[in-house]
Parts: sequence; C-alpha cells; structure tokens
Amino acid sequence: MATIYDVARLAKVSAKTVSRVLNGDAPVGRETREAVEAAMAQLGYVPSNAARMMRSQKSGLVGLITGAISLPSEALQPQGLPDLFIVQGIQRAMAASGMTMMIADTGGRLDRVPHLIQTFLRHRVEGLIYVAEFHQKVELPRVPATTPLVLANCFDAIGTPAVLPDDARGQRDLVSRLIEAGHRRIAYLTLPLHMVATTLRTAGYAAALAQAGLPYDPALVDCADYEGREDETQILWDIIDRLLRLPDPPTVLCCGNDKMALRVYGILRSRGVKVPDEISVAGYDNYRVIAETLFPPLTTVDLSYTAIGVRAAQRLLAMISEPAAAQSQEDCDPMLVSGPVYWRGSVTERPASKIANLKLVRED
Amino acid sequence: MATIYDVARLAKVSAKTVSRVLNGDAPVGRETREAVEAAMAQLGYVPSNAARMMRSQKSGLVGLITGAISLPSEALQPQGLPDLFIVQGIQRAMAASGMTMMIADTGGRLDRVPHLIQTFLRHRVEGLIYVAEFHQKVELPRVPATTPLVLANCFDAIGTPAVLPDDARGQRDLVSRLIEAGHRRIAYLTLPLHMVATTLRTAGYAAALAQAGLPYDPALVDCADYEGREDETQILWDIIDRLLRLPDPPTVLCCGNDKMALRVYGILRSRGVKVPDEISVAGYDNYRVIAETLFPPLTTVDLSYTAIGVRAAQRLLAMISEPAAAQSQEDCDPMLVSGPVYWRGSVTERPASKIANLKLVRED
DNA sequence: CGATGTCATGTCACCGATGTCATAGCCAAA
DNA sequence: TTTGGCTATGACATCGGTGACATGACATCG
Repeated sequence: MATIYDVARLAKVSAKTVSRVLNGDAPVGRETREAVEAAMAQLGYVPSNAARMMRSQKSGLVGLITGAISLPSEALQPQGLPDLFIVQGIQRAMAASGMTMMIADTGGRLDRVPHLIQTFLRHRVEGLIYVAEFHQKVELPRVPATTPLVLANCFDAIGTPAVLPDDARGQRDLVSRLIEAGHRRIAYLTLPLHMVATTLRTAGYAAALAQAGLPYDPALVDCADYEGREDETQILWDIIDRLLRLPDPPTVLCCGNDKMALRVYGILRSRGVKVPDEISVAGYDNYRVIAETLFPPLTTVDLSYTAIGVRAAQRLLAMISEPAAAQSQEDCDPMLVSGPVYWRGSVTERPASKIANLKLVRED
Repeated sequence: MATIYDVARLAKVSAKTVSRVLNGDAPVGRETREAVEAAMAQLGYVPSNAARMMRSQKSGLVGLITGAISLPSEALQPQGLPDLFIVQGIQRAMAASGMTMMIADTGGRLDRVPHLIQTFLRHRVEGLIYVAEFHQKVELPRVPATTPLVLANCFDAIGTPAVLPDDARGQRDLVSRLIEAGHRRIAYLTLPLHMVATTLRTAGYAAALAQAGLPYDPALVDCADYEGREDETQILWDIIDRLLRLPDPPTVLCCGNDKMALRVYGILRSRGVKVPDEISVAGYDNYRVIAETLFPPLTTVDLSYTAIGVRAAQRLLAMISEPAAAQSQEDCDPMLVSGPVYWRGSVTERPASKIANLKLVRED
C-alpha cells in the first residue's frame, strides 16, 4: 500500500507538503496541490490512521460492548432484541460526529468484558459504551479514569453516567391515557418481578390510578412471569381466565410487553373474546413488527430504544470533548428517556364510562 | 497513557525486553520477567495497537458495512430486522478468530458506502463484509484487490464472493413437508414480486408440487404485495376472502414471511376461521419472536440469518489467511445456506388425505 | 529602503512499538 | 583450549504520518 512518501516522490514535493494537502492545515500552491492530488489518485493512496494516530494521540474510535449481538443461541431474552435498536441509535449519533465504532459482544458471558475492554484500550478508543439487553443493574470492571464510559439501558452502584428508559413514566402515561378513554378496571400483567422495569412500571401504574382517584385493586395485578417455564401460554391463560371471572372484570389488559400482548391476543381469540370490542389490550415497547402488524394494531408505549442509544452516544461525546466537565450533579444522575404512548385500535374509547366519570364528579 | 519505555525505565531494562515479555517471542530471565510484569501492572500499561500495527502491517480489524443498524426511521423493511442477525453471526465468528470488528452503516443511503469503505481502509482493515437487509442484487464501488470483500445476503454482477439464503430450497422443503402432512391445496401468498426471494421461493413451491405430481394452480398463488400501501391488511383480507371462496379452497396458507403470517392469523380469527382446525398457516424466516409466541405457534422455515453471517465471516477469514487461494470455481459461486423447517402447531397433519393419497396410488 | 508579515515549502525529530543485529556470559563438544 | 551453540539482553533503525521550526520569495508598511 502506497505511503505518503510514494506520493511525495511522484509529485516531486516533500512528504510534509502531501500532508498539508491532505489536511488542508496550511496554504499549498494551486499547481502543487493538483500535482499531489493527481499522484494520490494514481497510486490509490489511503493515509494510515495508525501512523496519524501515533502523533495526534487521537484514535477517533469508540468501543461498544453489548450482549446484543451474539447471544447463546437458545437464550430468548425477555423483550425481543431491544438492545440492537440501542446500538442503532448509538451508531447513528457516532457516525454524525465522525467517530468510528468498534463493536464487541460478551456472547452472554460477563466474564469476558474485561478482555473486551482491554482490546479496545489497545486501540486507544476515546470512549466506551456498555449496552445491556434489558433495564438492569450491572457491575463492570473498572476502566481507566481517562477513558469515559457510559452505560445504556443499565446502571451501576458507583454512579457511572447512564441512560435509562423512564419506565415509571411510560406506564403512568399509558394508564392515564386509558383512564381518559373511560377505562376504570385496568388489569396489569407484569414481567418477572425481579426486573427493574417491573418495579418501576408497577409504580407508574399505581401512580396513574392514584392521580385519577381510582383504587388500586391487587386482584387486577398479576405477574405473568413465565421465565424459564415451558408452559408460558398456559400461565397466561390461567391468569386471564381468573381476571375474566372476576365479579367486576377488567375492561383492558395492560401487558408487560408487546410480545406478551401478542400471546394475549391469541388466548383471547381462542376463547372467543373479541379485541377490542369485548376487552381492550395494551402492550409496552412499541415493538413495531408486532404492534403494527397485529390485528387490530396494538396500543403501546414507545420505549424508544433508539433514543436511548442516541442519548448515550451524545453523553459520551460530551465527556470526550470536555473531559474537564466536572460532571455536574445533573450529569451524574442517570438520564431518563421516555417515549410517547402509541394509541391504536386495540383499545376502545368508552364514552359510556366518561358519563360515569362525570357523574362521579358531580357527586363529588 | 504509559508507554513501553515507561515500563522499561521502571523495570530497569530496555524497551526491547519489555516487548519480549509482552510477546513471549524470545527467552527472558525469570527475575527480569517478573520485574517487567510488576512494572506493567503498576503503570496500568496497555500496549498501543497503532504502534504495533505500523511495524507488523497487520491491523486485526475487519470492517462491516450494513444498512441494518440505522434505517431511515420510518422505513419498515419487508422482513423485520434480519440483517442484525447476520451481524450477530459475523461477530460471533470474528470474535472466535481474534479479529476486532469495526461497524458502520449506510443509514439507508448507498451513496455513502464509498466513504465508509474509505474510512475502513484508513484503518487498514484486513477484510470487508457488506450485509444487505434482504436478499438482493447490489452494486458496490470497487475496493482495492488487496482487501478481500464478502457479500452477505446479496450478490453482484462481477462475481464477488457471496453468501446467500437458499430460498428455493427452503420453500420447497416446506411445501414438500406440507404435502407429506396430507395437504394438497396449498396457497402461496408471496412477498413483492420484484424481490429475488419471491422468484426463488415461488420456484421452490412449484418444484415441490411437481415432485409430488400435484398440479400448479395459479389461483392458489397471489402476491400479497402491500409495499408502500396503507391498506396492507385490507389487501390480505381480500386475497384470503377470494381463496376461501374457491370451489376447492386451500387447506393451508403459505405466507411470504412470519410477519405476514401474523397478520393472517388476525384476519382469519376476525372471520371466525380457526387455525389450524379449519385452515393451516405457515410462514417463512422463523422470526422467533413471532413464530414461537403466536398461538398456536407457527410452522415456518428457518432462514438462519445467523448462519449466513457465520459463513460469510468464515469465508472472509479464509480469504484473509490465504490471499493466494485462486478462488476455485466453487469459491466464486455464491454459497447457499439453508435452514430446517420448523414444524409447529399452526399446521394440521391430515391422515384423511393420506388415505386419499393411498387410494390414488391404488388406482394408479 | 529596511523591517515585518505572509505564503509556500522543506528538514528533522518524534509518536510507540518491533525487527535486525550485536554483545556478553556460560556450557559442552572438539 | 578453542570453537560453537545457547541464553539473556541492549542499541538502533524503522513503520507512516505530523508537529516544531527554518527558509526563501514576495508584498506591505512606516
């Protein structure tokens, strides 16, 4: 591969002049420039980033570590493949700022992380992002303080800058919107209880009810925790069966995610219950392949993983460009990202209930 | 960041000796080694790949270009996000061979590809992979002959090594299996006609029928091409309506992909047609979030995008390690990857038809 | 008219590793 | 004892760029 010296020789100038043409950092005569450009084209010259990097001490690289890319083939994670959307967002923001991304994955094994970080450090990445496959707490090996690190979709105990989905707000917005639409008996089928998202979203669910002055009925909340169990559909079936037999059954089922909602559609239809005429269904994630393709389309909360990725990237870029930034308190808090509620055909608007609502107000 | 000289000074040896400890390429005295290792640990020394690369001329990098990562936000591609699975496969194979991956995406704009390639070449990647979002023909800018290139999920006119899904075989296997299960009237709802996959799969469908001695009935094949149209569900609805009213209606609907099957489930159930009791449904892709979550679970063909990625990576690695490999004819042909049929509850086995089949044989 | 500034270009050292070659000590074979 | 081979180590050049500095030719200014 041709070097800057080859170009210089061919163009009959010094290597330094070729460098100037490349970087445009000092004036170069018109004829000289043209000669150099011709020589570069003729030789198919491509400058070496490695050599450039040695002097400038800037790599223009950022490292991305994720479990997203390669998972132990049989492990189906709870939520589909959200982390890939985060990667997408990161990539978008990085490309816009001229950074090149190196990517590696844990293959599901956290013990490989130190080695991956090591590899990136050898390449002198200017920053690192760790992407988790679902909202969780993590514990990463220490990285040199000189290399900024941002966590996406996860957080740790030592206050590493993080970007997280605002689960509480998302669920609250959805439930508030359901209440607005006239629903009063709102069932909530949660994801596994140990998940961070479950805690936050349940809080959001409760907050929305409280705000509307509606009671929190434990009979309407159940964990559809099928993790690791074979009979996922059966569990859901039983829960739905129980809910439908309540003396005052729910008019809407809020599902822990869109995938669960997909399952719920099947169950309801097998039982001859029509969506949304006889019961409404809502999801979470706005996993578009599901939410938009289902019939009727699914009302859900946009989790906006892409936005999480973009924000994480921006946060990292800020840390890279002003290392001095003494992490204002704000910077140290995790940044919360929330998406809008997507209102689609799976939920009825119930004017009837609105009348009931009005009545209540009058009685008040 | 500490350099090899800092380590050498601290350990009171020459830089070269530190290098020897690092690479283990020449004998080093026990005490010396320990002193060097202590110094490295104390300084948190991480060798610079850039410097190493300048001498060795080996980067240990491969570049991956895809439209997968960031898509024009509103463009929903036909098949979900298959290309991300390909990336997953590539990453898995690359990590196994010690290569580090750099990743970039076109953001849906092919005209950016030359620039991305240029960036990778500056980093002296040892190979490039281009991943397409669906099986298609592409035209990429020339890359230097010294940098091997592999196409994944696409091919070009000039015989660049490629790895492709074996669409014809996948569809044929599925249809053959349906015939084995007793189905004789097999409807096929295709993806848009201009897609490479559609042509190949339709051929596979026809081949399976021919092999079984069944007639090809054009009334059973229709393009559910909803690309760019708003009323996707309506189009499907109309097609299904027509099929169900045929004098001799199909007993199974083969869908162009799992997403279409998801839609078909909704339509059939809205019409009160039970799956699979009254009609069977099959998909394509084995998009697990859909295929395994649907109720009943969907019979489909595994497109094995991951395997395509792994093969593409292996092919590239082979080209890197033996550049001399004069691309045997075999090497120049696109490599076809096929996955198995996943037989699930959405298709009935129909012994009744088997009897009919036997009768035919006796009459023969 | 000399002092100063700007343009256009070149020289040389240096970034951080590693390859080549040299050297010194030691032990065994000739 | 000499020679050769092996171990352990260092000096120095080199990879391909860029930063610091120098230089010569003009133009501008007081």
